[in-house]
Amino acid sequence: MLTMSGRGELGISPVLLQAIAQTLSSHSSTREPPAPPNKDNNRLQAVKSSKNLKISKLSMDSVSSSTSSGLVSHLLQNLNEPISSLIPQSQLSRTLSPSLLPSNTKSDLSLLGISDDLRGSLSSHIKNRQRSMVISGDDLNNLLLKEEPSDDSDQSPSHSNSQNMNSVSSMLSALASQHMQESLSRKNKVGIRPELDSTVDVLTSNNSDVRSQPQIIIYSYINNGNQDMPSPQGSDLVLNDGEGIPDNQTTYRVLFQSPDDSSDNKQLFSSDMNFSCSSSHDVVPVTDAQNTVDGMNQPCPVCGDKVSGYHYGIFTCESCKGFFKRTVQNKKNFVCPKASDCTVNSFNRKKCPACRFKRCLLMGMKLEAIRQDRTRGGRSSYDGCATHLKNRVNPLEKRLQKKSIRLLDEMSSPSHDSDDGSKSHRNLVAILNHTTKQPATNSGTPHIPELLRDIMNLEPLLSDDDLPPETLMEIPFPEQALYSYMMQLAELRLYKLVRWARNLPQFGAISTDDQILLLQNCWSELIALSLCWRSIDTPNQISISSTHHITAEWAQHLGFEDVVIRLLNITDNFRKLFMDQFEYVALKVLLLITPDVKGLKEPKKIREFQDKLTEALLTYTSTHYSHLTDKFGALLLRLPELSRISFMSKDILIKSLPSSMASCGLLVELLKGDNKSESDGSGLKL
DNA sequence: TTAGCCTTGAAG
DNA sequence: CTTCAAGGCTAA
Repeated sequence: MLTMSGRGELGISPVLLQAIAQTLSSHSSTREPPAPPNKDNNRLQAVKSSKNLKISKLSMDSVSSSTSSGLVSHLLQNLNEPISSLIPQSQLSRTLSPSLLPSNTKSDLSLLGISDDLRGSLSSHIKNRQRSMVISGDDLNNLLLKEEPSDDSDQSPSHSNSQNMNSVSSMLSALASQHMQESLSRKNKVGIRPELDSTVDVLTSNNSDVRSQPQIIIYSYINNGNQDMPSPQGSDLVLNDGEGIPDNQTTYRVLFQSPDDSSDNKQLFSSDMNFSCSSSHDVVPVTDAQNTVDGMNQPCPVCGDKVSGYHYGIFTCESCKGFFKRTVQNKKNFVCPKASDCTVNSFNRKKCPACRFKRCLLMGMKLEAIRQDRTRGGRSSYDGCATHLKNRVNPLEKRLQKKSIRLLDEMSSPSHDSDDGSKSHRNLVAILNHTTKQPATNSGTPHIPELLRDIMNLEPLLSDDDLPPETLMEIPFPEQALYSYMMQLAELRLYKLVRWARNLPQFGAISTDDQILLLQNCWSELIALSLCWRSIDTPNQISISSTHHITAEWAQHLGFEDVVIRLLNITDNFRKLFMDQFEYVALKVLLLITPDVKGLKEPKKIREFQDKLTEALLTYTSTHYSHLTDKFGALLLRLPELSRISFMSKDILIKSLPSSMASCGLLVELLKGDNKSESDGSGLKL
């Protein structure tokens, strides 16, 4: 399995590898057509290419010697060589089309037969998982009415075209279905927003047959100068499966959020849709810019009710404002009786205060806006208040900017935001982090240990920036494509991992032999951890890359469900612990710096490094999360499970490793190293 | 406990 | 002075 870390590190989790190997050995029986059993199956392409891969630049000796340290050693000694030069382009380009893979966040609308503006808008909204978008009547018509495949003459482009078009339509239809379900369960009392109730009531009560069909509920906006104003009740549209015809003169707001937008919705959207619509998890905190531009016109980001003003950092309704205030002032500690993923909307917001509060934080409400002394009146001075009209820079980014320009450049670039599924998690964490420092202490940013900052600065080395463009690949089976894709990702990420390790502060002072031992000891855990981090904001999915996600269901299909479930669990744990990026990078290095590895020449030196890092992490968690009393311990307690996962994965992979793979690839080299040490106890010899 | 309305008071 | 985001009050 591959893994990748939040900002873009890369990694392959052993699980994927295991799956790959499993499939390689068992595929022919499960799939019907092609592929002569053991022969140059497409499945093997990845394996083969991974072989080609390093040979281009590496000395034949290092490969042929096949000591398990060959490639690692080479990489350690050529740490600054660009990854791309190590891996032949031909190999990199052999990736598959994302459309062949199970992907819930496909955002490539380039083939969509819609206007550029609309395409851009849709793409951006979908990418950012925004809950609603304003759309013109013309564009709405395009979406709803022009989805008939134009012509089937040429297969590829128009096929994709209609596929994409159908996806848009399906997305809207699915949303409508949600409304229908909600409608039925609520006995005709339904609506995205309360003011829609009457409209929907008419439809649902007049014709029961209608309920069996999807509806699309859209409410119109009236253009009023520069501002969009919600329309009067009566002019909202309820489109019955595309029958309605939007008025070309009117602007409409399409809500990507249904009254029940969490689990049910997710299921609807995950199976056969190309879009990931908003759920309670996938929300994107409202930025100041958004706030400022149209905050008052948007529904409350927490519950969807009518916004009453700017409260505690974002525009919210009066009730969520009061709820947030009460919760913080009274130090409530709500616990969700379910899975902490309850829907929060204006109808059920009272049901689960835990999830409502979580959502408040997630959307960006600021704890520090609650005054400890309860003084009334006046203006608040926390970052984001008062300045929100002027300052359109995300406060989080502003804060990070001070800490690390370099890191910020990475984190704040649009391309990164879009391919980083953990954005909202990071924002939430940043909120908690920022607000839990003692008010009495320095007014500035809480101190971040230098060691952690140094480590953080290396994250760009693990970025996915140079991932090969995904091109269409004529592979008959998505599984094959997926495996191939994962293998390539894994290989590439392992290379980066080595380079990353080599650049770590103090790691360079360790002897190369020990470096190799350490890397061989932890590579799969590192990959698993980075996978978890990358998936931290996509509940129920393991994100193997910015475009591809694996659910437990899909994993079951592929035969590595066990590992994926474990990864999902551990990711949930990290999420609940509010693990942030600094803690994440610290954990990674802690996985690497393990003085107990057999055969180390200088375990003492490594232990010293470990002690320093442990101390830095402890300092960080205790100063930044003083209210989470044992965050440090809780984070560390997750590491054994990571080891378990990686062990499981490697074990499975090794057992099913095809012989054709046996002598190639960094991945295989590392696996062989593991195998050696596990089977004959000799560990890696240099 | 919720949520709508009221009061307060610093900033501009 | 006005604005507006805090906290307070209180009926449901």
